[in-house]
Amino acid sequence: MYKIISKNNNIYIYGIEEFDLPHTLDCGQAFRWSCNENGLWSGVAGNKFLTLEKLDDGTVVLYNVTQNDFNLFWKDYFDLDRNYTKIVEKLSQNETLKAACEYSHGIRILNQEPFETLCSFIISQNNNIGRIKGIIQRLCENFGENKGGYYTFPTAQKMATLTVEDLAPLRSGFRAKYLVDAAQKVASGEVDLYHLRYIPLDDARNELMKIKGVGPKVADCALLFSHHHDRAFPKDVWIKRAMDTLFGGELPDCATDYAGIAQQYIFFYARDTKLLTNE
DNA sequence: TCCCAGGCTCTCT
DNA sequence: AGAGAGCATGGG
Repeated sequence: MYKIISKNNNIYIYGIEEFDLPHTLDCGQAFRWSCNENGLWSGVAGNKFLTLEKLDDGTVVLYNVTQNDFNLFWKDYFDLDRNYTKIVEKLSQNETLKAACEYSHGIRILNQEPFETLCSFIISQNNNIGRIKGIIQRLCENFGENKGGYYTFPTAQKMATLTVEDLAPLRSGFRAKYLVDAAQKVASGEVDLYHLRYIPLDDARNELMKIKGVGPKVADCALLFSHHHDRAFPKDVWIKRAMDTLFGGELPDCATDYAGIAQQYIFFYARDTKLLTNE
């Protein structure tokens, strides 16, 4: 268990296990974090700007964060109250998964804002991570709120007023029409994002797939990264390769309860090492 | 120049 | 229900 100290308007997190900043913030689950040359990470989440770093002794420091903001937002965002040591232990019952866990150590599943996450993974389809980040940045700069130095992610209500032509500056290609449809269905209430975490995974997936451009993979990313559905298992090209070459098509039983978390470790392992394409 | 990227839709069997 | 082309854009 970790310990929190609030000092000089900063939050110090002592003794946190399995929390690697580059792995967590740059593993392809979130697209608005970046690192400077001093190892300081900055990003925007939940309409808040945050800078953080990990010190040599393992302490994680969140700068300019009140105790209240930490308790009400960042603690859940970084999934701090989940015991990843225990989960990794469980997954490591399988040797291949153990190797993936070791390579991808310290990845935590972020609990992100549902509409932002949905749009981000609509944009992600048939796309690469660098370009996904650029499109999202332009989306925020053009249609988000300027908070003085950073931009929020636009709301569904705001985006529902826009047309495909309005979204041209994003250079998001064929995905623009999907973003418009998502915004309209969320803003109108036809798709209620905020109850998806409380209903069964299959029902939640079907609900999201009412939106044009949302198939099983995009839906599962949204459910895993913003709706606490730990068993959602997004199957992208990398995971399909990994399932075929490393696991013979099926996840081992020890991964059932935390399939989504296992997925993220496998994704990072497979993509980062490229071992699957070179051999 | 071609290929690929955290896929999905549409069409044709 | 299953396979395959097409889709916007940009980096390697």
